[in-house]
Amino acid sequence: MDVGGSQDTLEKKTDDNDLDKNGSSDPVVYQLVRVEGDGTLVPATEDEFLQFEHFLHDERVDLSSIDDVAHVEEYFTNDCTTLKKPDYEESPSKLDTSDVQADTLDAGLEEDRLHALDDSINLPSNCSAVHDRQPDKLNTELGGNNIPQQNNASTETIKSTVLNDLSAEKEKGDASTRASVSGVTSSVPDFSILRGEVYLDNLTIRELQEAFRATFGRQTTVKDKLWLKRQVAMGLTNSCDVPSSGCVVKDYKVIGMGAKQEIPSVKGIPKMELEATLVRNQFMNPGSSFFYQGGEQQRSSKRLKRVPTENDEPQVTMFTEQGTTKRIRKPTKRYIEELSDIETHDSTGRLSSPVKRAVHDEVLLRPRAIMIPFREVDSSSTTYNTREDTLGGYSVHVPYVSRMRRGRPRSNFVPFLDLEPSVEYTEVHHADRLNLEKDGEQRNHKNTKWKGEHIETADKKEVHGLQGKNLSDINPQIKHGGKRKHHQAWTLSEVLKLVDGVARYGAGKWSEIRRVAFSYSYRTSVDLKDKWRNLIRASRTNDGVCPRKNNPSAIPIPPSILLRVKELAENPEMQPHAGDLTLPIKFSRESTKVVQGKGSGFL
DNA sequence: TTTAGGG
DNA sequence: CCCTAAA
Repeated sequence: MDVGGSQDTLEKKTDDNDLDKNGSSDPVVYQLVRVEGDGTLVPATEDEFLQFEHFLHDERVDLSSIDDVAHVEEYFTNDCTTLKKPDYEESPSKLDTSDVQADTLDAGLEEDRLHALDDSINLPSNCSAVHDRQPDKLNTELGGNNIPQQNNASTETIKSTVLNDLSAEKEKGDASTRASVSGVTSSVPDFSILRGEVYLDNLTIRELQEAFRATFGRQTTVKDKLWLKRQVAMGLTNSCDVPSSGCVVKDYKVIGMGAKQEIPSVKGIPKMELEATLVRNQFMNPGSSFFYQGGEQQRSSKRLKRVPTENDEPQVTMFTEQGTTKRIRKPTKRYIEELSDIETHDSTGRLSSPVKRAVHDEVLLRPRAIMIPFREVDSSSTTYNTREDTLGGYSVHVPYVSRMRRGRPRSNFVPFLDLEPSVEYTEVHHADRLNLEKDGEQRNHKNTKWKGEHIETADKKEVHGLQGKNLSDINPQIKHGGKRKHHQAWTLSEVLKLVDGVARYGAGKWSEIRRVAFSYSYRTSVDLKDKWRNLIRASRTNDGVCPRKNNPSAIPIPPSILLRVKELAENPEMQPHAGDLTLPIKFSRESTKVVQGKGSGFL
C-alpha cells in the first residue's frame, strides 16, 4: 500500500508532494498565486505569469542539456499551472488534517512557496521548485542509476533520481542554508540529516528545513516546525497520513508513527529505491495498467474529490501508471488544438489570462485517458498538457489525450477535433512509447492508436509558444468546417466485444452493449452503432473483397468474425443470448469455412 | 439520452 | 467519425 515512491519523485522534479493515504498520488500542478496581506491566495496576474514564464523558460534551457530531454522536459516543464485549492488556508498549522487529501501536501508546498514569496515579494522564483535540481546533478544521477530503459522510462529515471537524492549520503549538507529562496539551489541537500534515527520533534527549525530539503530537494523558508515535520514525514512516507509530531525518522524512513503506507525497506535498500524498482517493474508490465480505462466515467470527477474506497489496486496501479504514464503522457492533438484554440487568440503566445486558464482548466476536466500520476509540469506557455482527473478518488493530472466529450459539443464549446490520420501519423514518432489502452486488450496496433498524441511535438510547440502549427493546420474543423476529429482505429478486441455484445443484446442495444463491454472505453453507443454498421457493410462487401486498401490503419477483420456479423445481421432474432457474455465469441464452423480465404475485412 | 440515419 | 432528427 504504498505509493509513495512516486510522490517523492514528483516532488523532486515537479515539486509536488502528493501523498495520500491510499497511496494514490495526486499530482497537482501549481498555480502561481500571490499572497495577500490577509493571507488569502490570489491568482497571479497575467503579468506575474509572464514573469514566471520567463523564469521557466530559463529553467528549461538548462534542462535541455539533459539526456532524454524530451522526456525530462515533459516532466519538468511544469510551472505555475493551476492549483486551485479552494479551501486551502495558508497557515501551515492547518495542514494537519490527515484527510486533507493529497492536496494537503500540495498545499503545503504551495504554502512554502508562498512564504518564500512573502519574503521576496514579487519574484515568482520559488514557483520553480519544480526545477529544483540542477541539470548537472540530474545528469549525474541519471547516469548513476542503473536504469535500463531510460527511454521508455523517464519516470523511472526521475524516480531513481530522487532515490539517489535521498539515499545518497555522500553529499553532506553544508551550505544548505545558502539555498536560495527560489528553490533552485546549487548546494546539495544534507541528506545526513535524515540518517540514523532522528526524532523530528527534536530537530530545530533549521534542521527541519534541512530535512525538508533533503526530502524534497528544495529549500524551504517555512519556519513552522509543525508544518515542517509534517512535510518531512509526509515526504518520506508518501502519505498524508502522518502525525503532527512524534515522528521518528530512521534512515530516511519514517518510523515511530503509523508509517503504514510505507514500502518496507529491504536490507538497507532505501525505500525509495524499492519503490523505484517497483515502478520499473510495473512499467515492464503494461498489462497491469488497467488504469487507462478510457475514461468517460471519470469525467465527472472533481478535484479534491476523494473516494474513501481504498483498494490495494490503486496503489499498484499507481505505479504502473507512473511508469507508463511518463511515456505516454503526451499532449494530444486535441490538446494542441485546444491550446491553439485558446492561445490562438493570443498571438504573442503568451499565457492566457488566469481567467482563461481557469475556464480552460475546467473544460479539461473530463479526461479519459491515461492518468498521469505525476504532477504535470508544464512549460510556461502551456498549462494544458494535462488535465486533472480523478483516479480512484484522487485527483490527478492526466495528459490531455483523449477527446473530452463525445456527442454533441456543448453549446459554448468548440468541438475538439483530431488531426487527420495522415497528419497524426506523422506525428507519432516514438514507437517505443507506451501506448496505454483502455483495456489491456486493445493493444493491437499501437501505432495507429493514439495517433492523436504527438507528444513531443506538442510539447515543443507549446513550449515555444505553441505555435508550431496553426490551429487550422492541425484542426481543420475548428477553424473551418473541418473534417473529422479523431480516429481511433477499432481494435480487434473491440470488434469482438461489439459483435459479442450484439449477439447478446441485439443490434440496437448500443447503450447496453456499451455499458457492458465498453464501459471503460471512449467508444460511445453511437460509435458502436456506427461500427456495427460498418461491420455489416464489410461482412457483405468485404467478404472476398477488400474495400479501402488504402487504409493502412484499418486492421483486417478475421473472416470468421465478419461471418458472424453477417449472421447476426441477417437473423436478428437469434440474438439475445444474455448469458454467454463470458464467452468470447463463438465462431461458427461453417462460417469460418465459408469465409476463409476470402480476404479480410477492415475495421 | 439514446437510436437511427445521413453525410 | 460527426451531426441531427426523433423518440
